[in-house]
Amino acid sequence: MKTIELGPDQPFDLNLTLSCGQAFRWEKTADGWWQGVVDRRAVRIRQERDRLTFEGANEGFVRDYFRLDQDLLAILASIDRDPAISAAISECCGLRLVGQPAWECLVSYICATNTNIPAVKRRIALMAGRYGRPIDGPFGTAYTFPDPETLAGVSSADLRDCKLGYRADYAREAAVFTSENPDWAKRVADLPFEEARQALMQFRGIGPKAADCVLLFAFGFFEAFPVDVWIHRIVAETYLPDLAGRKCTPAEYERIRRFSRDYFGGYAGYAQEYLYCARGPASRAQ
DNA sequence: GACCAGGTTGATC
DNA sequence: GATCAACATGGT
Repeated sequence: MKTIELGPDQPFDLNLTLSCGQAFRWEKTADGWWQGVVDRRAVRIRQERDRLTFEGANEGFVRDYFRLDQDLLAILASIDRDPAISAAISECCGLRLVGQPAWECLVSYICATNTNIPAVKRRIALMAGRYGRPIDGPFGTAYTFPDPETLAGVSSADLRDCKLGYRADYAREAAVFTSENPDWAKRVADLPFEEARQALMQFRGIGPKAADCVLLFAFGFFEAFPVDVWIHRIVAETYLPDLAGRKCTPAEYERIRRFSRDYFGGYAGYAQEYLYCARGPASRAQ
């Protein structure tokens, strides 16, 4: 069991960070521990005030994954432009964007279109349980997210059986491509933002919204501003009232993300996640 | 049983 | 380039 003491200038809220819907493989147990699988690690972690206690990973991993060395106060100050975002910041202060493994994040957001978060978590868990590698960890046997080579060998029918529905072929195609191009993530990471975005949208099943999620949650492009139905609602009502009540067409998506990038700045993605997280406690997954 | 959910695709005008 | 139905699934 290891610990990290958070400094007073280092706000972090583990519960908000893991329950806000950015990552799909964490579960909170009844006794207050979060357990999840990241790459080949089965991690168990909890927070009591300024102390993080964890096992299954070293301190370096925990710092990197939760981006504990990122100056969150400075980031929040940079996006704090008006009372609406200010309220979201007050409500969700300590939420951090984690650094997810690219391949798992890509498939996760292929699985996350036109559906809800509990269903996405079920799909990921089913794929891991059936096609991932078993690893011994602090909470018994856990399963890694299946690597591209493995998933490329799974039939569409078997993926549908993991409740992917019509997304099964998209996931399979992504697995085939990434197993044949193992350097794809590094190539995307080295591109400028808009080009990286276009590169991700070459995957079938990855449109503008899913691409922005992967850019933000896996590649650390913090200017990415994913616009889902909730964010569309919030931004339209708060900042672009002429869009309120309308469906999010591609042109409107483009307008919202450009506005938000200009308005909130280079960490617009944090603004997006704080607005999303503060959308209402009733809809927050635990 | 309709409607919604961290949308995207392919066809059509 | 804009619009539209179809898409599998599970929750309310």
